[in-house]
Amino acid sequence: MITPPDRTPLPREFFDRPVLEVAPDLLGRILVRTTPDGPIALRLTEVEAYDGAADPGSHAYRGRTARNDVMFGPPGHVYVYFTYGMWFCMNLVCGPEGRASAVLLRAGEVIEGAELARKRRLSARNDKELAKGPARLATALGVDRALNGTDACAPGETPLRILTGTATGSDQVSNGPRTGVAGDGGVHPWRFWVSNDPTVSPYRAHVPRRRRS
DNA sequence: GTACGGATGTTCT
DNA sequence: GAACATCCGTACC
Repeated sequence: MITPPDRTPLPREFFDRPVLEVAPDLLGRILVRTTPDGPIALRLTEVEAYDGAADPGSHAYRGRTARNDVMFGPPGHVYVYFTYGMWFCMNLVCGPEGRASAVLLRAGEVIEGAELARKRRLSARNDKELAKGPARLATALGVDRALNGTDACAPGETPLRILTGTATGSDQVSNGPRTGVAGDGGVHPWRFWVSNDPTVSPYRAHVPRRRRS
């Protein structure tokens, strides 16, 4: 059960900082998805930073396009993309505006609305797997393209918002290479997670796809 | 427990 | 036409 002051929304200024400051500071924060059936809330346990045009692993690396447009906009908004023909993943845009940096939300612990999340994640064998991985997280929360560009810092009962929660102490934060990122983009240790948390997804190196027959 | 390949369609070259 | 910030079922220790 969430009680104040955990329920205080994070202000936009929180996101108007360099992405490498924001990413580890997001661990332990609470993401609330409001659906017609009720709220689903999770505590963030794993994230990855993507630092705009300078970052070969970022969707913004080759400039502004229709898909990544939200990344170039103001901080505190949600960038949702569709990948591998089946899945959605969600990011929170960080400042300064125009830099096109964002934090990929990779995993979390469902702390409210677990029964709703289970209905969306029928293949999950236990509750730790409900949001263990970026596409699983988006699926558990019912996040799709319709939420691309949503302001997560807006007041009120918005579809998606982010609350202060309890920030994870830096002594409990681990970091390492980003998952599934190809080439030079994989060298940066810009994946951050809560040490020893059972909801963190396993690391997988990038695997080039083989051509279909 | 780890390893592998298929599913699926949007995006960009 | 190829790549893709992934997941899942099956096979095999």
